Amino acid sequence: MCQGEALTHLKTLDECSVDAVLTDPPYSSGGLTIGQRQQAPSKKYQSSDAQKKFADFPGDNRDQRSFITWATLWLAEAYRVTKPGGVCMMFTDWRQLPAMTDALQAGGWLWRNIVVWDKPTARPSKGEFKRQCEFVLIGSKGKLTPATDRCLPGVYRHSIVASSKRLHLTEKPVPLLHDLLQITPEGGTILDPFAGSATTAQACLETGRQFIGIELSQTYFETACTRLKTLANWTL
Amino acid sequence: MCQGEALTHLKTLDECSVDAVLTDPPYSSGGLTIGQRQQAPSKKYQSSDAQKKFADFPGDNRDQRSFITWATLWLAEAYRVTKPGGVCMMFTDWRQLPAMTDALQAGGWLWRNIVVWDKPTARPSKGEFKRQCEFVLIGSKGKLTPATDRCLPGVYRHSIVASSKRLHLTEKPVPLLHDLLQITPEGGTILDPFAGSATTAQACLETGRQFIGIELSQTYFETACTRLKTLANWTL
DNA sequence: CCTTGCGATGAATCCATAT
DNA sequence: GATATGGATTCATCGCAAG
Repeated sequence: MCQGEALTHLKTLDECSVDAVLTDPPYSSGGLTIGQRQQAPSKKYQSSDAQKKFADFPGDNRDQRSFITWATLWLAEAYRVTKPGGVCMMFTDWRQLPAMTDALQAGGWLWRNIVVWDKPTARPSKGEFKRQCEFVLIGSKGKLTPATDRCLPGVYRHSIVASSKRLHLTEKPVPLLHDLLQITPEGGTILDPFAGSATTAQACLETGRQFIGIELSQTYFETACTRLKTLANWTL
Repeated sequence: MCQGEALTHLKTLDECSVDAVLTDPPYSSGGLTIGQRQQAPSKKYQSSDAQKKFADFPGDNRDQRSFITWATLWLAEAYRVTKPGGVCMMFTDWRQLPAMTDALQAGGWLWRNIVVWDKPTARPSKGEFKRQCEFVLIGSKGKLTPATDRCLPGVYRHSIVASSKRLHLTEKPVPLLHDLLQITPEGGTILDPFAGSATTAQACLETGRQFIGIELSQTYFETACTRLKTLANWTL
């Protein structure tokens, strides 16, 4: 783990030095108007009755054009850092999905698939289909080097982490990350340029994989370090 | 039901005359090269171990640019024909999803959601995530007019129709269409510009809705008429 | 009528070979 | 070289027959 801006720090990493990228970048989503997007994430994403308990995270208030440009830049750097045949897994929501497939491919990755995360506990809305999924875009650096003989599912069903147990507003469930890591080689190195509270790091350590994480926010960087110190096998 | 080209026939329909659009257009997917796209759908999409049994359907060999242009044109016409507050539901696969969200919005629709159809029997591939979903893009003509008080799911799991019982290569399961029709008003009129073998029509009749269908292929138009004649309440 | 078992299949994809 | 064609591959699920 290190603290810093993703793009800047990625440039310092060696070419072809990681086996896979697994990350949950800021979505810059939610909000149809400029005004709504300029709100802090904790206001934008939380229901009004929930109290504000998460620190705001940076990089979530770009407009769509600069968002795609910025995503392309860091995806291209992540591409450089990844070994040939390696895989990139990137979370996105329904609204940003088309923009993120553009950025993924513009960054050099071969877009291979959309994996679905089904959140059964998503909020219902009357007279509408529930927005109950997030999506994981799958890319590879050239031809995919299979890291397992298994056939992996394309849909994963895991409940959202309870708000009381979460360290980050958009924290992903560890079992989901375990599932996604199945496509990466055992003992391999996983890169997460938006490490947040280091949930991906935890999943990596629990499944015997190395982890390189970058987090911009000082607050979350410290949260991440605290989390990781409670796990074995961890060195800064 | 009537036989004809979708765009041409849509222009003859009255403005604001239908409550919703539910359709499964050709995907123009599968195939990175010109040659592969020129293949007939039955070759492109069927496994070589299955014998050829379905008539090919037209309109599945456009390149991406003209595909988006064409989709925008018929989506714009469908928009004109739909009542304000009405909904558009359109099937797509993972590869064409970003292009179709562009076309949907370019056609005037407000893009609201991605609904997931989870096909449990999708073909596996070793060392990769299964491509096990198709997607339904949801749009509305302006602010959505709710047609029900219920909260509808965002993920539907239905098996594909057995090959021996299918009338069309890409036929969708009737129960899935029942589910999707829940968002439309009871007794309302549903438009399907790519009616195929009229599975959507069947679901409409079974749930007490009116149906307007267009199908280009003479073969499938006749198949559709045969199917509908076996159902009650049907008039041409 | 319910359970078990067997065989067939999938809106592919990859790769080698042929043109 | 670039493009077109053909064959092999993968397993959870479903349909159907048998028990």
